[in-house]
Amino acid sequence: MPSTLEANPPLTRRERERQMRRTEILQAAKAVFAEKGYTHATLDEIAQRAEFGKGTLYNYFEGGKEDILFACFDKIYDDLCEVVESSFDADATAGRPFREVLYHFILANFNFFMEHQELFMILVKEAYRMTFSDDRDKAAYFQQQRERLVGTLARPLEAAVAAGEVRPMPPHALAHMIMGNVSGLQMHLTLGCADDMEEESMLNKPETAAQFLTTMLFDGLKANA
Amino acid sequence: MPSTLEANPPLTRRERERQMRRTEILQAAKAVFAEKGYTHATLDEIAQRAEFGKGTLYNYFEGGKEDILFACFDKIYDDLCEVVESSFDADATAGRPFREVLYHFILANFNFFMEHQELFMILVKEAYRMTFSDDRDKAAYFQQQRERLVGTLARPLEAAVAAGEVRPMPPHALAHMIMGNVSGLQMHLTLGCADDMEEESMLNKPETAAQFLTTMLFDGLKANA
DNA sequence: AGGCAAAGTGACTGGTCAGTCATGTTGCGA
DNA sequence: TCGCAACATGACTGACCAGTCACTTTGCCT
Repeated sequence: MPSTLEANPPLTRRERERQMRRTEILQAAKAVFAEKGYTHATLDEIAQRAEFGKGTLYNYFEGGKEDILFACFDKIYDDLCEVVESSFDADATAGRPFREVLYHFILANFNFFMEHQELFMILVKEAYRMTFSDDRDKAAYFQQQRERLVGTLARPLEAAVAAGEVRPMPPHALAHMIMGNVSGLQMHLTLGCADDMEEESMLNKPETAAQFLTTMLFDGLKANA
Repeated sequence: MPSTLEANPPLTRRERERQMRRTEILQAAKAVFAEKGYTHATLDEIAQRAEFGKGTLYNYFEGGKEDILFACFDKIYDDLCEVVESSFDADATAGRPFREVLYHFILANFNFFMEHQELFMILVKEAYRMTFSDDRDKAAYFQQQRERLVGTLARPLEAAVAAGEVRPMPPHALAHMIMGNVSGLQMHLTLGCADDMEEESMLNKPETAAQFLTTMLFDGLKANA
């Protein structure tokens, strides 16, 4: 048996198999979107990789190419929210200093993205562009998803502010800043940092990168007194 | 007479007019790329806005659509480097505390982007995607341009570290982080923050946003002792 | 005037792909 | 065994658009 939360409601075999096939198409699509970007990805290639005919994609995603892309995004944001939630899980973090919790959160993000670089690629290649799309619906979708993610992080931050562990600032703003910094550094990790010449950069490995970011976020630029 | 640095080398009227027309095409292109994004921008629309026939674009940009896009990027990165350089100009910053210089630098960036939102849009919509393009040349171009920008900021940071005003860290890493935070917050400013519900967010105006970012970058998350 | 080079033009071409649909194929229940 | 509904398929169509080129216009020099 696979493991966690599967088939909790009574699903017929037909329905289960249908789910499986849908997931397979999504897997293929994620890979192609990550490699080529939305525009240069073709349904023919997605279908080929998923080992289906192109027409079949339309049995699973009525809205066609765009529908498939958004299904990918739904999954990505769900996964990201889960990373946030599990990092700030009340039991695991009770009593530990905020700095340490923050470090583990940052590291969890890096590890997640390193294991799913294709997800990170899709976000970088498409989400920013879409957020500023002149199509209102798409822009709204991304603002909502981002809001959900940031909101998930803002809650524990608010608690930390209340506990006097974090500078009193609007938690949403803090959450945005932190997530932005995580993405920024992840970019380095993903690029492999071909541009860090002189030093064996500390930013090449998730652990040291997380250490750097924790220090900068928590302690700031200013030299210690 | 217009004003600064024009026509310093002996240019014939023909050559000057040619430059002018090239610039006009570029202006139109920037607007269209910013609105539609590279993929959905059409040469027909660029030509129309520039009030030229489509064929004429090829007299000025042999490489066609892509050539025009990259000419836009050249200009954008030049302008950005200039913002950095003028903010850390030795004369203007001599003797002032680093925190204050940083604030003015951040504010200068925000003001620049607010006045040229179309440039910011192009960067957000295309540069990230291109940086991870599977076309090596394009990816390399963006890494170089970014390196140039970050390098320009890294120099004064290095000096600040040497002067004991900034935590000893690799200046390149610091520069990346700072530029990343500036972009991140600029995104809010550009979006108009439709999502900041409760509060009359401090992140809606360049000055207060710059204040927030300066505090967070310089002093960090940790609550004051 | 008139001749010519430089610049401008937009209808046309060729390639690309998302989406469709008429035609198979499969497997289940009667 | 048959019949039907669900599902799979990929050749085809229509829209789109970058890039071309044969022709026109402009303006400069003699």
